[in-house]
Amino acid sequence: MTANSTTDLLREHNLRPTRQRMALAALLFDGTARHVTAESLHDQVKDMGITLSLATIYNTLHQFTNVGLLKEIKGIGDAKWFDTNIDQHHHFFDISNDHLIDIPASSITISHLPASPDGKVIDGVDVIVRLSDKSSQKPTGKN
Amino acid sequence: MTANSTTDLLREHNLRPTRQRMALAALLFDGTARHVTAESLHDQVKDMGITLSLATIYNTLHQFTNVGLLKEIKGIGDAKWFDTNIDQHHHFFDISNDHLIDIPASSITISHLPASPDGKVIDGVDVIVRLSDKSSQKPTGKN
DNA sequence: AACAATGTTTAAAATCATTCTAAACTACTT
DNA sequence: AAGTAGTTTAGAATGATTTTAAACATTGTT
Repeated sequence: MTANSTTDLLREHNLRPTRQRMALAALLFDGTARHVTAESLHDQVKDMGITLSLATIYNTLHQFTNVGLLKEIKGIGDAKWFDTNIDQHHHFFDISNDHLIDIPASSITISHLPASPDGKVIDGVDVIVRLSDKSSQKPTGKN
Repeated sequence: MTANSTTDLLREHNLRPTRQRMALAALLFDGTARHVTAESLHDQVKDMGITLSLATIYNTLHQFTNVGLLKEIKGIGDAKWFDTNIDQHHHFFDISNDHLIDIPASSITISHLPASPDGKVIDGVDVIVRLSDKSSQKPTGKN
């Protein structure tokens, strides 16, 4: 992503193209699917020689999420994850190395979902498929 | 659940029937499905006039989970939840009041799950169906 | 019943992820 | 260039959870 198109991307979402947001946007929106936590992103920018406060990382991740550039994923490990894939989709979560892999919504079929309780509507469905190494299978089939 | 069967339950799982564990087990394992966080359980026992340190609640919830009496649920709100339903199952999560409702695994059909990456096996599948009030529907259908 | 050995509970401190605060700073408009 | 409104930041605060180390309770043995 060029500096120019990053500027445009931010402006289109009413975010001033500050040095910090430019760096993070360039890093995140390169067209590939990225899954980051605030900490992992902080480490990544640090490795690039850029210094950003952790508070700014949090602020920016939330702003990007609010304008629809990122999606927040909960229930993975102990921290919140942010996903550059903003389409409705699901995840493989590899518990052996904390890695996430997207599963397009279209490649899972969920049927026979029970009716919602009275007065409630379904806001969304999240599926997390936990993966582990073949070698480290649990002794019992139960889960 | 009688005091005696609570004692037995704990002993069967190699847990000494201490005053604290008896109180928590009696509260949790009454045969109904319960969803608790450490804090909510702490409040519940406090209301019963029993004083238990929060550390003990955490210890006990983890011990019960380790011996298979409880199941941990992640990805719901900010705290860890524990579920007395230890069968493989899924959840409705009502975001308007942080309420959980069990969905038996058998009442959801998931098909066409993509193949696991090489060397990995599926450890489990968690489905969370988020519910909101009919009145507070999001303006866009997107999620 | 008393004893030791081991397991358990506890308050308090520590940790970890995250949010808040208020002051310093930067981008945009005029 | 100046003003204003938005942004960043360090550091404090918060909330959930874990750790620590000392006090305490339960169990098996005498």
